[in-house]
Amino acid sequence: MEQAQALAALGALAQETRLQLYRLLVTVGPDGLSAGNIAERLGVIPSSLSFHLTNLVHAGLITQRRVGRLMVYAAEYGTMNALLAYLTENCCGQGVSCTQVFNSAAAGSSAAKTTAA
Amino acid sequence: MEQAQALAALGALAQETRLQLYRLLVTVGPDGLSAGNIAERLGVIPSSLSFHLTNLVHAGLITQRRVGRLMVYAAEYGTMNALLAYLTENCCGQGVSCTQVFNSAAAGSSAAKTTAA
DNA sequence: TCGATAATTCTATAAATATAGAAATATCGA
DNA sequence: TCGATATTTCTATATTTATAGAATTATCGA
Repeated sequence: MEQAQALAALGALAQETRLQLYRLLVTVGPDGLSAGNIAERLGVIPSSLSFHLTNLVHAGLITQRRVGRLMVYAAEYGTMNALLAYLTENCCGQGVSCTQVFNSAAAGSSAAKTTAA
Repeated sequence: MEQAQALAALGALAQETRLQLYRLLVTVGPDGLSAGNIAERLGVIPSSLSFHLTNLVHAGLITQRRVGRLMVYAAEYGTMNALLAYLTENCCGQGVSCTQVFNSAAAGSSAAKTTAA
């Protein structure tokens, strides 16, 4: 991931409505939710929701697809993976004691970054 | 981690100077760097750097300590861990196939190219 | 085709955030 | 104590971002 993409993703998530929205879609999974459904759950007015959805789509954090007259949004996990990697890259000058520092953060499991000493 | 803390951390990282600054400190490790050293490396004027350092400290992403007349800043890994966990929580309605989706992102392995369907 | 539903785009205003120069504070060494 | 160094705080301005109402676009079903 490049800096510009990371900034876009972080900027997208750094706003209350969008953070709630993203986390909602992460919980829901690949099926996603329609804009109307999201608006109802979060209590956001349509034009405002659309503004935030567009922001998240541009940042690559969610995807958009049309289903009839519904627009359905779903979390794009790959982008978050890349962002997490970017934020924790080269911890402590690579491969010292920090190999474990940023592990087990994601889904409760530990990812190994070989090279210990 | 609570929403307010997550928003503070994300907002802190969603700015070019601060993102570069944070990543620099992550690479350097626990010893940290002085404000002057950081200013020189990033090419930021003192008052502006101070503004951004304060923001990162308030977000809990870096720590501050005085060493003589230097102010030394270092990455606070625990906060990033908590943030990563918050962002990937309850993926796909807990415990389905998505338990692995957000793994191996942290330590920077290029092996994970997760494309969620 | 028409009316209804779903959602977006447009526009103006409001609010939050960043920038940089000048002044202030803290520490050091002579 | 004094001058120099390191850094922060203050202040005003510039920039970016968010809000919400009104108008527009797209799809569906009769």
